[in-house]
Amino acid sequence: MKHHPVLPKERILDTALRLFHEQGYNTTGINQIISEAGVAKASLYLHFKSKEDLGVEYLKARHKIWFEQLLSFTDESKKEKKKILAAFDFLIQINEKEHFRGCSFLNMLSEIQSDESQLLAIIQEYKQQLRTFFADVMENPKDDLSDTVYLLFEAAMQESQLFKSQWPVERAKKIVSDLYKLKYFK
Amino acid sequence: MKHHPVLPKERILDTALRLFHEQGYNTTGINQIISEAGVAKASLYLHFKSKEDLGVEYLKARHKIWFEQLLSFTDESKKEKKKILAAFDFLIQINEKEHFRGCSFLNMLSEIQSDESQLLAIIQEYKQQLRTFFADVMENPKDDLSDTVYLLFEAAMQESQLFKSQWPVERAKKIVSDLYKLKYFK
DNA sequence: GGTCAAATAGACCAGTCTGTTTATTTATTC
DNA sequence: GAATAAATAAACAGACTGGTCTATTTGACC
Repeated sequence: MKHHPVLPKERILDTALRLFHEQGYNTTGINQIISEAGVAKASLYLHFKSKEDLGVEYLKARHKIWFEQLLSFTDESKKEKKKILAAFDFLIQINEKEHFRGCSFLNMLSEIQSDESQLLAIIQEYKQQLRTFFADVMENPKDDLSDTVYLLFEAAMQESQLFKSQWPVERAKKIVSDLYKLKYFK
Repeated sequence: MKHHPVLPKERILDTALRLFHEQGYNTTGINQIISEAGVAKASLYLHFKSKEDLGVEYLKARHKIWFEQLLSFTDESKKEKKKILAAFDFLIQINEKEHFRGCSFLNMLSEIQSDESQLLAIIQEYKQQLRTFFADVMENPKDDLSDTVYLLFEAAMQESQLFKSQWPVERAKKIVSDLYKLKYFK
């Protein structure tokens, strides 16, 4: 096997990563995925037991990629304020790159029923990690303060998807910056 | 006609209002709508020319109901700060009533493609109205200040849907309240 | 009672959906 | 070269999709 540079399983996941994010989970059919991945349908069901299972792997992979990018992007800044503001710059960059498709996790959330608990639990876990990221960066451990940043960050992502524009991110970043000047986070 | 207390067209829209919000737009089929509305399929296509058309009417109706409720809920408070905080209480109430299904408009946004411009334009218009609502309530006309509230409000709605909990709303409300104490909005 | 529009049930269409199965080919390893 | 596993194409199932159409019934008004 594997004269092909990328294995079928990987090609499937890569394609799902792209299509689920670009078009949404329900809108994207299994047939489009296998066709664009250049893979047989039986191969998909060899590596993933169902579409929902592929959805789970999609969220896991997306989380890994997204979080690693965030960490490496913010790692350059050492001081708290700069690090926080860098997170918003990361958002601007990813909006640009992905044409304002917003957050994979929140998009998925809108598509699932409350009782599809597997997917919901994963989404909640990953968002909690983002929340913890901000809390860890900030020196003052009060939840109110780190959640101010977390909520503004989440809103920035959502609203830039909505308006297909960077203004919500720029605005949120400026608000956070102003709050630092006001010593709100001390 | 009309021995029935509610007209077919109205029953269809009422049912769509419920099902699209509870289950999502793509997940909800035309057949479920007509079945639960107790209406013939031909009747649906007599009053609405397509599912997307029904989707448009759904957004319009939802906007009307939601906004009227917000206005009547916040109307009792006369002072700026109380009015703003009342908006968050409204969110708590609607979360309770609708079991944390979040914002109809943002949920729809996640399901559509960027080029389904009719739906996107409507969603943008309604969110812009909400943004204007906060700007109008607040005395200091600086955009940064009213958008701080708008963004926190939006995040509160989204995150309470995500975590199926009121804490994001309570948290956002407290943050806004603290910012008033800090004279951030002056 | 006659007229007309609104609403009905339900068959039907052409596609799409996820998922299964079969039979064949490909590539690796011993 | 034989054995083994991975991947393939393609047919197939069964359910569901949005939408059209026909033939019939209902109810209101004159």
